[in-house]
Amino acid sequence: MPPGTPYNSFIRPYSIRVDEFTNSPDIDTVPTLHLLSHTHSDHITGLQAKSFGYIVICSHDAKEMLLRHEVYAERSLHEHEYRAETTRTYSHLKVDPLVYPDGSMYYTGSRDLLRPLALNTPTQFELTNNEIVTITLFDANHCPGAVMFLIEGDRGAVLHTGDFRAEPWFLESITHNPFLQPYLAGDDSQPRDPNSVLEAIYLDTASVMTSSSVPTKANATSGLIDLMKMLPTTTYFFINSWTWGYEDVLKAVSRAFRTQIHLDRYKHGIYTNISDPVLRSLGTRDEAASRFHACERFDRCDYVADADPHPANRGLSRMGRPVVYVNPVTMSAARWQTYLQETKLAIGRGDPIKSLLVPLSRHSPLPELQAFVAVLRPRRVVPNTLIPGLHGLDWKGMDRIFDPLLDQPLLLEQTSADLDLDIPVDDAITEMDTAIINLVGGHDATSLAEKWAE
DNA sequence: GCGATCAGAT
DNA sequence: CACATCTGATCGC
Repeated sequence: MPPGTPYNSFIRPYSIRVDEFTNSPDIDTVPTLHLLSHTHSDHITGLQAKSFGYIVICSHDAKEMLLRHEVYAERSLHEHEYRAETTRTYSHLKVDPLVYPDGSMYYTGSRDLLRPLALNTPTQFELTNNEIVTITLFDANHCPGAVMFLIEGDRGAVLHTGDFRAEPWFLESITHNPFLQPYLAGDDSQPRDPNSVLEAIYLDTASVMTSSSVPTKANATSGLIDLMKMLPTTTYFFINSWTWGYEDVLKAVSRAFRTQIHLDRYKHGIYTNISDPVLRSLGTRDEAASRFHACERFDRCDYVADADPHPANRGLSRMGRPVVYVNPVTMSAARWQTYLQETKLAIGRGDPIKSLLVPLSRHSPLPELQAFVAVLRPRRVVPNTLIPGLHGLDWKGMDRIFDPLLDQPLLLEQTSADLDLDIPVDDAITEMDTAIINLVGGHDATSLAEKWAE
């Protein structure tokens, strides 16, 4: 995780570190176990170091994606045949033994550091000094291979969400998961067993500042399909899936139009080697086989690449075909309804359509986070991400937001007096917003943070 | 010198 | 658009 992650990315009280593989800040806090939630680049810092030599626990799909990881520059060199073999950034994490012609193996230097676990399968690990923890992986609804971690041991149970999207169906699945059911808050009719209360939830707070609800993924993709179906059947589409996590768009398009989708070599290689059977079969390498393209973003195939910039070619590909770009965005549920209405009218009028938006959020906004915490009522909530410039102000705000949803709320007062601000503050959201406004407005966040820390 | 880390822009 | 990614500057052995 980037700078600003609480506790240097450790899951207290365990010496387990998540999504950060750089050297520990001091020798006494060397992680006894490394966890990787998913392979987005801000979650794998330090793994590129050739000197990294620890076991890393992750999903099977994350292992596959990491070992096949190629940065764009390398993909580009390969595609233009300046380089026969592509350089896989993390190939040093798995080095096979050398096999001699007589079948004997030479092991020195060989290794296989990524330890994949199946989902929903509790597995025991021994930390140093004989401490045993049980680790269980759950799908996180964020991108292929992305998981949440449940860590259970003598120091209590902790749930680390990694990056996740806790939309309603996901929350429903949580409440039916046999490995998480012991930690559900239930109703207030009977007291909880203290051993069945999560010590902490390490929560994906990337979108905690989004206080309005956002469309479900199903809602976003079905609306997009409605719009796409209104356009002429001669239209070509470029789906700008610029990072892992927009696969729901590809799946919805593939299903609705009963077609494969043109993929670049790299994406195709990833999708055909991970566990989701729909993803495995949804792509084609044949660019002429489909009107729907998710090929290399900066090196699109001729069917969806811009033609020469003559006015006559406006909106056309090099093949002379009309192209519509599908761009994932974040958008409130309310704004999405308006956008759908307006865009349907525009298409009905015959307005030229250059692009369509699809509001596919890969992180939960505040209402979903509150609902998620409420069904578990842990003892603490720790944000997985903070904004470094706010010096902990956002953490303070989040404490106040989630306090009422804890097992035993501290009943933190939501006052503005100790902030020494003239702006009335009614709740923690406003306090966080205010902190940012003041930061941007040139005030000193450090002194503010000190004042607020009291 | 190079790799690792960071800041800033998209 | 986006909160992940790329780029170029800076740090450090």
